[in-house]
Amino acid sequence: MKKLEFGIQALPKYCNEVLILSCLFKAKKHGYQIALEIEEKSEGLFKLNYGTLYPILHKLEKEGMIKGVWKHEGPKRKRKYYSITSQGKKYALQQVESWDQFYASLSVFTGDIRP
Amino acid sequence: MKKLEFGIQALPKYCNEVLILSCLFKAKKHGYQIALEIEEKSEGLFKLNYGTLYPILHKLEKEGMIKGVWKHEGPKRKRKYYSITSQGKKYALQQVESWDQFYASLSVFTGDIRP
DNA sequence: CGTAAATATATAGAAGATCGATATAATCTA
DNA sequence: TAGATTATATCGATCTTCTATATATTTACG
Repeated sequence: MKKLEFGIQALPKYCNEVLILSCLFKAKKHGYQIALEIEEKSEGLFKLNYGTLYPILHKLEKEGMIKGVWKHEGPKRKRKYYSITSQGKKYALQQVESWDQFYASLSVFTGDIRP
Repeated sequence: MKKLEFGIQALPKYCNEVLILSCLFKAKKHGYQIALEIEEKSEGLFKLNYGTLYPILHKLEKEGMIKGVWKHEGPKRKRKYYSITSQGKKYALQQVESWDQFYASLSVFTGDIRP
């Protein structure tokens, strides 16, 4: 059986990353847009704090998974739009596979709990 | 849609709890036994550190989810066997449902990543 | 019979991540 | 023009896991 890419302690981290990266697969978006999309798409179940979102965005950018470009919109308003890189796409797909693996493994245990 | 019982940051915590509680559904076991069963049953994917396992066991006992009884085995050897309470069974089932909910919600996002 | 490996429970401190709060500021709406 | 919303960012509190360590019994092997 393939090894899990992340340990139990890193579950939230990779959950947040997958959430963010998935939002960038269809179009480039800025941080606030990503936060709204995650909340709406999950019907309020997932809610990223800005204190969580922005540091992850900066980390993913530094690692080359996403690329951010400042755009001037209006005289003083500027937004940073992020797009996913090919490396980021590969990374995201790998994380999805790890999530499947994780859930399949967890199901071996939860099967004993279900009525 | 029903609200998730745990937030993203609490994923590891509830994962570990479900893992532990599921092991006690069929028979009472002591800590070391639980750790081995989790590692074997998951084929090495899940591995609970003792520094993680024992505090959780103590917490679950304090909360009334499990009940521990010291048993003397041999002249000096004693082991603490834990059994799950009816409250613990209810709690475990609730956690399983939350995991299903969580994974279903996550799948809405991972669907955009899959090729 | 003695030593090493495995069994068994427990805790303290380090490390890492999320969360809530806060700061700052532009833009839209009534 | 005042308040709500949009938008980015960071800091410190908090919580949990992880690593390491302490302690001790029992089994296996030479």
